[in-house]
Amino acid sequence: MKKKPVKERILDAALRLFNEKGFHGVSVEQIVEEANTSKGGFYHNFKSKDELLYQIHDVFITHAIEETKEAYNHYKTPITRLCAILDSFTKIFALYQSHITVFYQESMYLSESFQKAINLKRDQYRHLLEQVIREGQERGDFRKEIPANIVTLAIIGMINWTYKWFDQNGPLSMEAIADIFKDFVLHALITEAGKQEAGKVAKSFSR
Amino acid sequence: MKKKPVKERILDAALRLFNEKGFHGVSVEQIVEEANTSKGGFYHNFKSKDELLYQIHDVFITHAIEETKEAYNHYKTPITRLCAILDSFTKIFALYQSHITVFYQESMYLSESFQKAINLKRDQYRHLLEQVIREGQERGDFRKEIPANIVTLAIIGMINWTYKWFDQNGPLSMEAIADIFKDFVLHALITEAGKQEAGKVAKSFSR
DNA sequence: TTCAACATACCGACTGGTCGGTCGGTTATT
DNA sequence: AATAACCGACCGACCAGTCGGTATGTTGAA
Repeated sequence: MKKKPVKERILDAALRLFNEKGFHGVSVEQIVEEANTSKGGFYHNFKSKDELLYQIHDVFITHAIEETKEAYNHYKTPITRLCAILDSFTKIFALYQSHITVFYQESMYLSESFQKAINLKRDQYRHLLEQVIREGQERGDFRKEIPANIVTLAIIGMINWTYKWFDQNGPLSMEAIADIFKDFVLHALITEAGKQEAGKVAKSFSR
Repeated sequence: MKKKPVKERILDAALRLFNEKGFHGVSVEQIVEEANTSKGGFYHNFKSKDELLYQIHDVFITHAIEETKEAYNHYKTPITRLCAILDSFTKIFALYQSHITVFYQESMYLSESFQKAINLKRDQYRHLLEQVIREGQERGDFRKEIPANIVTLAIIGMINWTYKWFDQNGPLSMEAIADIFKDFVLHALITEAGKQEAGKVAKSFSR
């Protein structure tokens, strides 16, 4: 039953430990012990402790971009796209909460080149959402008074912050929270003209 | 001109360095060098590196609570209070961006007792905002469909996240961003009944 | 089929260096 | 004189990363 490859065991153990004690609160020794392997096994699979951190980051952000693109392509109007993105967003956050905690707490300690790679993907992700907002404004669904880039950052902040307080065993599921967020954001953004569609859409989305 | 007390010099230096390289990226040696003092001077003023981190945290959060309480007491309706809180919030964030960066990145490394003290103040702060939302809902100014506690967390997340992207030298001032946030949040929350007041208030707030 | 040559995966004692914290001593203040 | 403020050499613990080694395939020529 212990047939998982070492690399995967290390990633799992590291994630668990980093999430609990932080990157600097965990030594490579502790990781390899938890993963039932050795220093040698570790450095055979990873160039450095940094690279391990980077890989943890990458798993999650890559997935997030993938999902968001899919949400974008699957729907055709700004309102539905926005809702779909918010849904996929929150879903990912429920799934990868540990990754994200590590991601945001520790990414500043990564080396320059790793940081660049990460930031590139973060930007990619942000632009996807921003584009949806912008298209919605052009189409007249979303209010033009508020600049798309700031709205984007506001939404991202709102969702990202959940990693600080969301409790998997709490009274509210992530889907329920997503519904609230969608309601909140749509009311903040939508124009009179967009209201009919939003009304229709809300039902199919917030089931 | 170099007559600042050592303790203050240490706090300043530490803040600058932590903000740049993170708590674990800076040694006590580096701090005392930057502050033009010595290890002895440091440990005469602080029990440990941890306590230094704690004090940096505390300065900011204490100020934030103070300001928020004042905003609450100075205004008498939920809408004006909410706007005032958002204003003070963002003002504090512009002023203490370094503190906040350190605050959120590193607080997990504090010892249990320090963490408790910090969390207590965070909660205090959150409850202030939540109460305003709740009062607004009871008074019929804010929509009741969305739970006050989640809305509170959404707003806090939105604002807190600015520490990640706000650029002091960027094109938008913090006041401008606060105006956008107020617009965003009010549109998300307000009922038909609340609209007249919001309209009036918006002018005095978003100057 | 066999075995030698090579490659990959993994092991764990060890090292070089760092860093938080101490302590005996010195200087400034009251 | 007495106390508080400050100095800086030093200590012990810790820790990322190394390195010489083993063990387990994998290939391919005889």
